[in-house]
Amino acid sequence: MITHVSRFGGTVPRTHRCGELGRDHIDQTVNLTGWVHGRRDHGGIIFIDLRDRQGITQIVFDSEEDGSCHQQADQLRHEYVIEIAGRVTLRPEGSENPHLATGEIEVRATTLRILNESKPLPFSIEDDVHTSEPLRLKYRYLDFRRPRMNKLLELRHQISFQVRTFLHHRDFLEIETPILTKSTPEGARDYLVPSRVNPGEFFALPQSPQLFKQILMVGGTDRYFQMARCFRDEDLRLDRQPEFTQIDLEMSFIDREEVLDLTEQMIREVFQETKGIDLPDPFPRYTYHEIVSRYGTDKPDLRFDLPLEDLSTFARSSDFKVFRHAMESDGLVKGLVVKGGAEFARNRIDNLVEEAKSYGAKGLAWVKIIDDWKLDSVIAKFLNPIELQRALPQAQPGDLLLCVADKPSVVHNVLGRLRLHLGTELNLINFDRWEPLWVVDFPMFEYDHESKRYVALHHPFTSPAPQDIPFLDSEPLKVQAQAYDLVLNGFELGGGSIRIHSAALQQQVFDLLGIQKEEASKKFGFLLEALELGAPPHGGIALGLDRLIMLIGKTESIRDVIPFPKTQKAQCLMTEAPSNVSHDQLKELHIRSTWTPTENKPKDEL
RNA sequence: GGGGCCGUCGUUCAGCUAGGUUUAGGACGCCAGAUUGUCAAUCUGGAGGUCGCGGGUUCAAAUCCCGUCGGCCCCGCCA
Repeated sequence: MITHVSRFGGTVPRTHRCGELGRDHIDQTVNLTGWVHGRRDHGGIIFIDLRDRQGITQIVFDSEEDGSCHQQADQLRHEYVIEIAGRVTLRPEGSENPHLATGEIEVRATTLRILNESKPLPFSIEDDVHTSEPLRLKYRYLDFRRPRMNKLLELRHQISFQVRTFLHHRDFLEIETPILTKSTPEGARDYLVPSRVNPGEFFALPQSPQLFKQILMVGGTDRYFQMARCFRDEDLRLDRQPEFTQIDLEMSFIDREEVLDLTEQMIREVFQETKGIDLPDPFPRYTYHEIVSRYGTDKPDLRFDLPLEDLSTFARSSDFKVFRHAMESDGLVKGLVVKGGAEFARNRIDNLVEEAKSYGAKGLAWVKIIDDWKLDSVIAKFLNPIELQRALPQAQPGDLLLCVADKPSVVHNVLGRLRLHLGTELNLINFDRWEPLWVVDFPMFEYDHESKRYVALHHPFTSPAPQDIPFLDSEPLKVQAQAYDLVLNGFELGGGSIRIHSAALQQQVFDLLGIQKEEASKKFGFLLEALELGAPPHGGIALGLDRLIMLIGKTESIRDVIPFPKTQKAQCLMTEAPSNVSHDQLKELHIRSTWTPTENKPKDEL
């Protein structure tokens, strides 16, 4: 083999990576490349921790062994990029480093080449040195040098790879769908892209490849998947970014069971292969109605219990006007029993009341259950302790009861959030637990009082349960959808449905949603036509890849697992996107900005 | 659009709610020197700050007030 030394700026090929050397390599001459992670200068001897993606190896520059090389090493600083050649030796007895994978050996350098220098960094590469997120985002490449972030990038790859392998072995085809596509009504705000060639017209970035994957099914593709980038122009949260990745899949000639079964297998395999975690088989399954009435939300965190207790019967016969009134106007009364909560100080309870109000409750009734089931509460005189005890068989003296009386949606929303709040505040969550679950039997529609129309709970292409189709016209709110959600530890991991494959039924659902024939044909004409040209029954699911990695990687935010995420204001701190464009660029696109920069004035002057 | 927390040398944190003792301090990093077995190396010395920005109160503001910008968490929005 000829070694090319004349390559421009050429480096000698490295023979090993910094994480792999050990006892087996003793006495071998090796070439390593990497970054100077640390430097310990003892005068006659200099130690360098050389780092690459795989790990760290200690390099020794000894003045007695190689004077010129040692002298050169004096220039080395943090994060210099270097190449060394040297001999692998066992470390002297007593100087092994058990914290390092390569801690038994060291490389005694005979050649040093500085490939690049580095200015002092804006922040430390060490994992355990806290750094503000804006800095990490601005210098994302430095953030990636940190072992923790590096591991997360690797985890992301492993999970995607596992998913691809799993689906490949089950006859799925990975197929790309357009990023420049058509604006979809319903759902989130679209990101728009003006068309230069078609003045006044716009592409939209896909909120999901929903329609394309259905079209692929009509095309006989049978099984499709894609690591699909999706775009939604909505405000950000710790688990929400404007662009994110879904494991998107669709299958023909299947029923709900097959989708759930395949998805479960895939998720179980991913957890097993990446972290050796065993998830339950099968995942527990709850109906939408069950889960909302028990936990107040359709994505409950089941790592702790604290269920909502139904107090409706008790409330109806109580003397408390608020309770009775709620029951008489189609409302509900439910509560949370907080173990040991009777000891809470008044201002702690006041905080909970404020918390509840901020979630939309008119108030939060609280009752301390004290010795012998005496009740300590401002509303105690309206409540019969014996009947309350009957309504709450699992409650005991020492507990605190928190109740909300209101419309069912308010009761569930408030208590669901309060449950989460208490779970965190009282440290009820066991962070070693994994609690996946399916939510099934969603209602097909909700009535939106503001716009005075029915809206799809899932999306307008979801098939109603066959036995409910006759009720579509008469009682739409009773119709159940063939939709399902996968929830893990309180996060919605994904959702899907069996789709409508009949053009007539699709039209009927559009009618119900108030989407006019004309509008439907303009927006989804291609789908409606496809449904008339031999569309097979089909269905699928989409899983949030970023959320999945976030959970498996046990990170605090989705931003840690998205390589280049955006801030809460949807900006990229590294590239400083979005930014102004020139007038000429806009003109070419036939658009003009209506934005006029305003001077910062105090509010009362505006 | 709304609520909350945060912003102090390159980094991280203290000081702020008792306005003056601060010439704004510690640790890490940086620079120079010493140092042959360290791995958070050590020792000596040194440099380094528009206290996010603007305005106000005051004899005096990092500290109090108002506004504003930015980051994070949440509501709305979003599946």
